[in-house]
Amino acid sequence: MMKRAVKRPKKPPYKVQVLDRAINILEFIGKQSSGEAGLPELSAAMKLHKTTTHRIAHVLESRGLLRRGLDSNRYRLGLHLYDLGCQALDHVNIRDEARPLMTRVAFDVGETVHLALLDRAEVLYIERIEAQRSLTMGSKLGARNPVYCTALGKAMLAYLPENEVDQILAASRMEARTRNTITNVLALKRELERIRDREFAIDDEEIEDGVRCIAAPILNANNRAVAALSVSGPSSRITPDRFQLIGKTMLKTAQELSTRIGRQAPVVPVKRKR
Amino acid sequence: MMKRAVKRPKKPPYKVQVLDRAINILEFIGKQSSGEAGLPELSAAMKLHKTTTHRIAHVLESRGLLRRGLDSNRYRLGLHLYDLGCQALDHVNIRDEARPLMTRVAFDVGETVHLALLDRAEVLYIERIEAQRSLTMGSKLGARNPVYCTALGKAMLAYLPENEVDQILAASRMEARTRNTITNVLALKRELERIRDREFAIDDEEIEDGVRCIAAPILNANNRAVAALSVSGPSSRITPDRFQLIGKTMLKTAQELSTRIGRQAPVVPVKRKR
DNA sequence: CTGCACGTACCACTATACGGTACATAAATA
DNA sequence: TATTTATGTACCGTATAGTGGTACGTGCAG
Repeated sequence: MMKRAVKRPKKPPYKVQVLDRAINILEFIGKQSSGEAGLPELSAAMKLHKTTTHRIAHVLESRGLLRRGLDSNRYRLGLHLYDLGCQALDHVNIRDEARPLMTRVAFDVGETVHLALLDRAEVLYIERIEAQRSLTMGSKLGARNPVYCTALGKAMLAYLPENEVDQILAASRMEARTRNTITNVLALKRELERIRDREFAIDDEEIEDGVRCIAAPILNANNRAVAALSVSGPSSRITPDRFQLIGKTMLKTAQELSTRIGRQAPVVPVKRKR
Repeated sequence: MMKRAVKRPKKPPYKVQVLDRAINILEFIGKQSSGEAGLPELSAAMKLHKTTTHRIAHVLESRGLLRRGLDSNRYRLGLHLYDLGCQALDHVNIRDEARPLMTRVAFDVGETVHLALLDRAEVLYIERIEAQRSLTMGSKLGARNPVYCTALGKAMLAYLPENEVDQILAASRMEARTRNTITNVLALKRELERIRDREFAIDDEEIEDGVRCIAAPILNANNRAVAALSVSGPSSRITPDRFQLIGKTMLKTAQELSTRIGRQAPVVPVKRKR
C-alpha cells in the first residue's frame, strides 16, 4: 500500500513579528565575515529602532543564542546555537530521511528503489522500496555487491577522493560478471569521469544480464559521497531512451536527500578572515 | 485601585514573551531523547494553547529552525540550527577569549600569564599578559619550549590520549635542564597522573633555576587538551605555600575559558535512543 | 457509521511588544 | 582639562501584534 505524503494546506499569513526579527538578527550576525555586529549596526540593518533591537538582542543573549565578550559589547552568535545544531544532527537518520523520497521515486519511475552505503570495497543495501508492479527483484536488505559493477558503487566512487578510490579498487577483483562489466581500473576511472559530468551513474547490465540500474550519490557537506540512491529494473523497461529522464529524477532526489542529511544549501564559499 | 507608587527597579524586565516561548520550544525538542515532539505534546509541555504553539512552531519551521518529515507531523530541530552553530564556532578565537581572563589572573596573582598551544613535541606561546610589577620575563610570543619540563606542557599532556603522549615523549630528548627536571618517561607519567588528580600542573624549577610556573589545561568538548594557561614567576614569589591557591585560580580560569571555547557545560550524557 | 485526536483557519480582545523620550556611560573630539 | 558624539540602558503610553478562544477538515479507531 502506497502511503502518500501528508497533505499540507497553503500557509496563510502565519507571522510572528518578533520571532522573524530575532531570526533575522541571528542570520545577519552569522553572515558578517567578522562574525559580530554592534547594536547600531544591527538596528540599521534590521531597520528597527535601536530600543527594539536592543530588547530582542538582550533576550537572545540571556538565552545563549547571542553573546558578548567581556570587554566588547558587540554581539556574536552564542555557543548554545552549536549545542542545538548538534542535537539537530544527532537525530538525522539517513534511512528515515530517505524513505519518503524513495517512495515517491518508486511511484514516479515505477521501479524498485534502493539506498546503499559503501562499506570497504562493497555496496551495502540498507533500504528498499518496491514499486507495486515490480516483480520483486531478488535483493534483500543487508545484501552486498561489488562496487565496480553497480551503479550505486560507481556513483559513490565518483565522489570520493582519488586515493580512497585506488584503495577500494585495489581490494576489488573486477571479474567479468557479464559481457558489459568494466574489468580494468583505467576504463573504470574514465567511467567515473563521465559520471561526474552527468552527475548520475548507469549500470547497463554490468552485474547481471537483463538488469539495468541508475544511481546518484548522497553527498555530505564536504562533497563526499556517504551513500547512494538507485532505481533498478529489467532492461525491457529501463530502456536507454529513459536514461536521461530517470537520471535527472535520481539526481534531484539525491540532492534533496543530501540537504536533508546536513549538506547546507550551496552558498558562496565563506573564507575565514584572519 | 491601589497602585504602587514605587518604581520598581526591575533589573532586567527585558522580556519578549514569544521569543522566550520559541526558544523554550527549541530546547524542549532538543532535550527529547527521540529528538522530536508532536504539537499536542509541545503545547502541553509549554503550557500554551495549541493554537499559540502551532503558530510559533510554524514560523520556526518556515525559517528552518524546525522541520517535519514528509510523512510525519512531528517537529524536530532544523538543520539551519547547525549552520548557525557552526558559524558561531567559526568565530570563536581562543586568544580573544583568553585575553580578558588572563588579564584578570595577572592582576589577581600579580605574575605574568601565558597562553600556549601544543605543537608536535613543543609548547608554543601564543599570548602573554604581564602583571605590572613583573620584571619582564624573557619569553616572547611565538617562542617554544619542550613539553616535559614546563607546567604548560605537562598540563596538556595530562589530558591527551595515551598513545599521543607516547608519541610526543618519544620525540623528546628529556635532558636535565635543572636538577629538578623529570628525565624519564615513567616518572613523567606518574607526574601526569598527579596532575589529573589535582587538575593543574606545577613546574618547580624544572626548566630554569629560580623560576616556577603553574598551569591548567583548556579542554574541548571531548575532554581533550587544546591549549593551556599558566602563571610564572620567580621562586621567591611563587612559594610552595601558594601552590594550592594559585592552582585553584588557574583551574577555575581554565574551565571558564574551556566553556567559552565550545566545551558545553556539564550536562547529563545524552544517549541516542535505538 | 460515530467519536476522538490532531492540524489548521478565523477573529475579537487585550496583553504585549513597539518605539518614542530620557538618562547614563564610554569614546572621541577640542 | 572640558565638550561633544556615539552607544548602551531604562522608563512608559499607546496601538499593534500576539493570544487563545471557537470552528472546521481530515484521518483513524472503534
